[in-house]
Amino acid sequence: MSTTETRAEHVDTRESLLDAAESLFSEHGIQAASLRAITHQAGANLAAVNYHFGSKDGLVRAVFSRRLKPLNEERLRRLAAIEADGDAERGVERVLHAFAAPLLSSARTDRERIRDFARLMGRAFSEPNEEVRGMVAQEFAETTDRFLAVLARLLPHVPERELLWRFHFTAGALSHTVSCGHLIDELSHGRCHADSDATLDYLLSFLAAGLRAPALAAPAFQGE
Amino acid sequence: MSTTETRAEHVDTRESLLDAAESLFSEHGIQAASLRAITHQAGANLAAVNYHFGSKDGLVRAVFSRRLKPLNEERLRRLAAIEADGDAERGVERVLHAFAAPLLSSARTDRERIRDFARLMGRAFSEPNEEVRGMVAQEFAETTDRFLAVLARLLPHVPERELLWRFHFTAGALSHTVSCGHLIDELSHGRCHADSDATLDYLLSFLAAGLRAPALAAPAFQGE
DNA sequence: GTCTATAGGGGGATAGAC
DNA sequence: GTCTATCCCCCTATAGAC
Repeated sequence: MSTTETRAEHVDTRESLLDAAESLFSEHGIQAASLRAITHQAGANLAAVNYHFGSKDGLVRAVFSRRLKPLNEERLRRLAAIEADGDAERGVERVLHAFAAPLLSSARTDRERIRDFARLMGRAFSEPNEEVRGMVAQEFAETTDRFLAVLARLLPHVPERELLWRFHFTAGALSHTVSCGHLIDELSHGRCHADSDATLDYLLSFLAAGLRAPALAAPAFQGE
Repeated sequence: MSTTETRAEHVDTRESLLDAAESLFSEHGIQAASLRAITHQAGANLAAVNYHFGSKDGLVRAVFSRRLKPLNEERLRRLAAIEADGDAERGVERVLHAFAAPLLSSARTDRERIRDFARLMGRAFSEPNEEVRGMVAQEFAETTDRFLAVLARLLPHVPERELLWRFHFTAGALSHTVSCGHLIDELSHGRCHADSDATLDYLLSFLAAGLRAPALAAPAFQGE
């Protein structure tokens, strides 16, 4: 058995740990998922987490950072492609698609591939763990700024502050859809299914209408 | 010291425990809030939780059930008042107000009074603890049915399935607004504030437009 | 790099005095 | 009803052999 072969056999212990953590964090919550359960599911030893990530917190950070940067890069790549097209029809829908599709793909295989992380992301903004929340919010901030700039051009009738709120609501609807799939099954008495192919279309038309709504008449220049 | 006086002094140990639990669950998450911290904040003894609620799970259930029924009764009371008015102007906005205002009141004092519970409710649908999720979803189901029936009359152009999805997105935007207040402060670079008096107005106009949007052209009769 | 073994702490629950 | 004291479990982290 050569050194290379030996290494090859163990190259993805780290990845296995990340996969197991992602899955168990998604299912039980970050706090409730123990390192014992994670290392067991990864087929690794309890001490492996501390060796590779230093601590449970280190593992948590790694689980998020592995996916966050690619997610937001994909969003920005799609946004740039739309901008390059000039202001075509249905600009708002296309921008929303660029934002939501990477988390809520309409291709079933993609959806399953990212399901655990998507559920985790949906809860990340309300995560009690401050470090996680801060990390996600920071990564999210850059993307938000870019999307807001494009939406502001497409929706010149919406004052800046109101657009910020509308984008906040947009993020909320997406988060909820991504992390509370089960709920639609229940509250529709089985008439809707979380993993329906039409979910993304329904979501985009709903959100686009909300973003395009006339601006509020009164407020806007109170002290807030 | 009479028996009555003695009782009077201790009548609200139970309530103190519920208040402390609500506050600490909201701040740290259910799993992360320990009975030791809760009883300490309540000025009660560690054993008090087991005496009054049987277990931590019992306490969790009590924290939710104390507020859930009044919340949904208030929503239904407001909904009934709207229906009694006949189909006046801005019906969708008024229905949404009946749904959202009890959790996201525009009166600052009310908001502070229910803030902890609202944050808890916002996370409840994605709560990893199955029992909590089930309990909240069940209580929520009856309210949902009533609101959906009224919305269906106000929005006859929206097919049933699409309306279910739109209500799901509505619940998501509300949940997020209620549990992730901090986020709007950050991603707006300080230009918006979570506890702004205008939040409810912004939310209602956004959601009403989404609910009123034209129905999707294509799907609707696929196998889903 | 990976393992075993264990330290060290905190958790929920309960028995029994008052 | 409320307290103290304690049981027993599971957790994370680490030391040290391999």
